[in-house]
Amino acid sequence: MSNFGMVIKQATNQMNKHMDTYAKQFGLTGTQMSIIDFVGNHGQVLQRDIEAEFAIQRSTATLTLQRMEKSGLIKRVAAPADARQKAVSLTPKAAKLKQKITAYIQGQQDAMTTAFTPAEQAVFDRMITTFIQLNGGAHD
Amino acid sequence: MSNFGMVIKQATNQMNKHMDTYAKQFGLTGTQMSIIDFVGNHGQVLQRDIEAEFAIQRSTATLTLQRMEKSGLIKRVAAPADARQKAVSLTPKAAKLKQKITAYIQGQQDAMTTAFTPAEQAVFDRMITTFIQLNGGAHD
DNA sequence: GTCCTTTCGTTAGTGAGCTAACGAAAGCTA
DNA sequence: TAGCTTTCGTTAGCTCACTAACGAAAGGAC
Repeated sequence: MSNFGMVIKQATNQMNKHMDTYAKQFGLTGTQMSIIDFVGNHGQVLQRDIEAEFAIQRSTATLTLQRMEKSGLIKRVAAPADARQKAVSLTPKAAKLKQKITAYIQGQQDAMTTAFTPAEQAVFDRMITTFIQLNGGAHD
Repeated sequence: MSNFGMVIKQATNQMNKHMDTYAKQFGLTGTQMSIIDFVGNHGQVLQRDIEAEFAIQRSTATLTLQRMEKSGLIKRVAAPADARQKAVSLTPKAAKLKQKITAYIQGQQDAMTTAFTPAEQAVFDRMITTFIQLNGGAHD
């Protein structure tokens, strides 16, 4: 477990496990929790907004949202302004879980922000941004 | 793309893409490159050593190594000392790629270590370790 | 020596990421 | 208006994570 890449990958795997474990009580996955939080915070979003927010490919969004639709968490309808786009919104079933989900996500975030100074967080931010760019990521 | 978790996840996805793209010229995946590097550095390892090194589950190791065996990259034989264990070693085909793979991995690592001071790297290390522990990871 | 527990690996099933190829709608250009 | 090009989403097929349940080998206790 020597290099940056491996450690970051391990962090992601561990986080996925933790989120999935918590999400299981709602019959959800970790990713589904994140999407419910995002959609719930915006009321109504386009599928392409979800792709952009989570930096995932179109096909990934399609499959994940199809699963969520099938389990009655979201609705997807053609956007009135542009029939190519899909407008995504929460069902009451998902809306009911939103508060607990947001609290979980915020709690994880708070645990990090209280454990480290703003200066440390800035270092982390610069390093992870550099890492992403080194791996061909966005140049902003 | 606001919180720690999402940024770390994005970093992992981006790295996976970059590694997969590079690995493609050899007909490999990024994960397979990492395993070839590790096995090549140790000559012969047990399957359980790979699980430990990469912090993955047994079943994940089984499937990945099965694929690598099928594509002629590794050999797996029952360990003489303990018939339950599998001893993993590189085939000549994989050994031939080892040097370029190691150079790629080392290059990525060097790019990070030269871009940041040891103090900065120490901050990063503490933060990522804290993050892993927060998500139920190992307590060392 | 016989049973019980632990360890190691496999199988089955699911989720989430990717690329590549494709269809349909919108937009642009002439 | 007719025909390209771009954009958005879907499908198919792959890899790599995970959990859960299982079999086989080794080790220990008696």
